[in-house]
Amino acid sequence: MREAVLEWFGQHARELPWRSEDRSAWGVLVSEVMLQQTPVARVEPAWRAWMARWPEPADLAAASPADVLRAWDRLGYPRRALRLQECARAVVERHSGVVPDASEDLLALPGVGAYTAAAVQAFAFGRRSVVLDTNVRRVLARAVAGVALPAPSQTAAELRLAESLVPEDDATAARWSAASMELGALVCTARSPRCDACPVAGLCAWRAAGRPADEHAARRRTQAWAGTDRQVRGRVMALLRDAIGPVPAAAVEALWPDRTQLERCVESLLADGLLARDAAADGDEPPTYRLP
DNA sequence: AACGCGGGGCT
DNA sequence: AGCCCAGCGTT
Repeated sequence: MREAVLEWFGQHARELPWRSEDRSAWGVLVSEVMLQQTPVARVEPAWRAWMARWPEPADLAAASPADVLRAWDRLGYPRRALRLQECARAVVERHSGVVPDASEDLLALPGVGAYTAAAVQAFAFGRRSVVLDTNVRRVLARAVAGVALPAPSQTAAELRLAESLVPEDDATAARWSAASMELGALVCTARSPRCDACPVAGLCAWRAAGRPADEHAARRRTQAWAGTDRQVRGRVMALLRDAIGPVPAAAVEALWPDRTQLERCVESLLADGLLARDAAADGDEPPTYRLP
């Protein structure tokens, strides 16, 4: 399986900017944070602009959060943008501006979890690690476990399986991590897998079993979008991103009819550090809002 | 372990 | 109208 996937990767790997020869470890880390739940197609232009503006951790550390949030634009989950800046500051303060390569140090950085730490080790440093993202989980679920999709949340068994498949030497292991992810992203896709183009179709347990349906389908209902706090928060952030100066409270209140929900969302954005509120000069007037 | 957290494009 | 996306931090 590894041989076939590595061979396929040699032919079909995408040329992504964070994979180029002259990439930096910081560039890889930035890409991984942006790619946390945002598709490659939308990250690519954002990453180019971001790295041109703030090429080193120290550059991002020195930026204003408002600029960072505006540059993040509509990548989604803007708390990630704040964490990425905190991460840049931590790299500067704890590691003299150099991205660390030890798991313990990477995991201690804001916004860096098990996946991102492993990905940086593999893709920035060419080190052996266990990279287990949604793509790899799906490939292993099908090829090895013989099911349509992995369980809703990652299991210990999955991690053990993934670990057992990572090649021993650093360079091959790092390449395997990229290759197995790429197979999941391009061929072994969630919706309509292209088994006819798959290098491991011949040994795929799911295909051999006749591609049985997803057994977890009933539990997989995604959270509705319309009317959720996430939609309201998104509207508030969009208004603030596009505003030139401070935004009057009335403009924020006009975004959403449900006063209780809007207030809850504004308070949560303030708590998250995504929003700032200034009292009016005349204390009886309503406050204004801006990016922090 | 479960939940909250954006936004857009595809089927 | 769902479904999915190179997850993380909190509870």
